[in-house]
Amino acid sequence: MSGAHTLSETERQVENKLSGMTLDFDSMAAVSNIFRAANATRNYLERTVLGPHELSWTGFVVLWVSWIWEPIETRVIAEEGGFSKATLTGVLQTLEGKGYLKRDRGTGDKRLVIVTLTPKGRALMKKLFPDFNTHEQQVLSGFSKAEKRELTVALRKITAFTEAQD
Amino acid sequence: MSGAHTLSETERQVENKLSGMTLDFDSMAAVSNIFRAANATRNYLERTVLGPHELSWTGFVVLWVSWIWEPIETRVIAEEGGFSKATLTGVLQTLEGKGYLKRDRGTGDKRLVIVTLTPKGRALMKKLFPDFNTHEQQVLSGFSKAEKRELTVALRKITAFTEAQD
DNA sequence: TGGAGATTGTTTGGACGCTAATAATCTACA
DNA sequence: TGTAGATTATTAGCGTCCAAACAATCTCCA
Repeated sequence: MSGAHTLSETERQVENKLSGMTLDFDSMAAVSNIFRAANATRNYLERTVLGPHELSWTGFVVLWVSWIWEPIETRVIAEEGGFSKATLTGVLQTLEGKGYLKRDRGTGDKRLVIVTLTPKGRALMKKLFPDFNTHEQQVLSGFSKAEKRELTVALRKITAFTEAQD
Repeated sequence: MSGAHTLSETERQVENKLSGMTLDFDSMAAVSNIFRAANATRNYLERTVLGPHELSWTGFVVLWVSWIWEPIETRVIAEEGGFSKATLTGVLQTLEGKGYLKRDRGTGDKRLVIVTLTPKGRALMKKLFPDFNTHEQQVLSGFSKAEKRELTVALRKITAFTEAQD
């Protein structure tokens, strides 16, 4: 959902396809713009901050969560990062291969795997995270402090609602 | 970035790691909540609307764009949907295999590929799209019409800014 | 004590999603 | 006219991403 046709062109064409149906175009626009904004922001941050370090988006999230909370159990990383354990296994292998972190079996519960950053990983994050935040500020440079908070509140409401449904 | 630790716990821990650094937590919260909301909404719509039809998110977007604008050139689908032509090729193969659309070489420019929905594809969208919109309304059920529009305007501003940077 | 059931991380198989390389086709201009 | 360069969709190769199946381990309770 990004470009080429304007919103009103699309609305006209949709009404053409579904004449007589009642549609909520305001909800439609809001939802589709969440995805457009998320993708555009992700691409922007990958391009400006992550790309030079050959780090993927997911890789950065895993590294960030691990850095903040280390030593940390992998199941917590998965929950905090919002992806499945299966996905995490692959990403951890990549990051461990690059020397940014290491995995150890839990001392008590031997099913658990505990992640710790290497000095190299910590050095990377100490440099990368302020850069990342600088670009986050850029993304929201057109917003006042109050507007940022309003946006956050609105997005949290959406997250809370959709996660509550099962 | 979804859950387990509260925002203030995270803030405290981050400040712990980066004492002395100036960080903009309002921008940080806004950006991370864009991704949380996008993921949660996507999961919600896949679960409630798409799942029963064994349709992926991307598959739905491709089908939706094609349905609205058919006959449509594949390069337009890619641009409208916001993914690469290479990605589109794979998705189109999947959807064609399920019998929802067909591909034909352009009559004028023979490099082009033109997509048309099958009757089965059109029937699916005629049913699916109103369902989809109903659930989009659900996602935004806590918002007034004005609030939906404010959210959309804010998200568009973010998209415009990040796409403008190269 | 011991065994059924739950939980954890990994593997497997499939679909997305990208860039770079490729083949087919078109365009422009000498 | 013809040929160099642009554009199009596809393929190849790699890294996500998931659900389901699996082996190892833990928990609980008879």
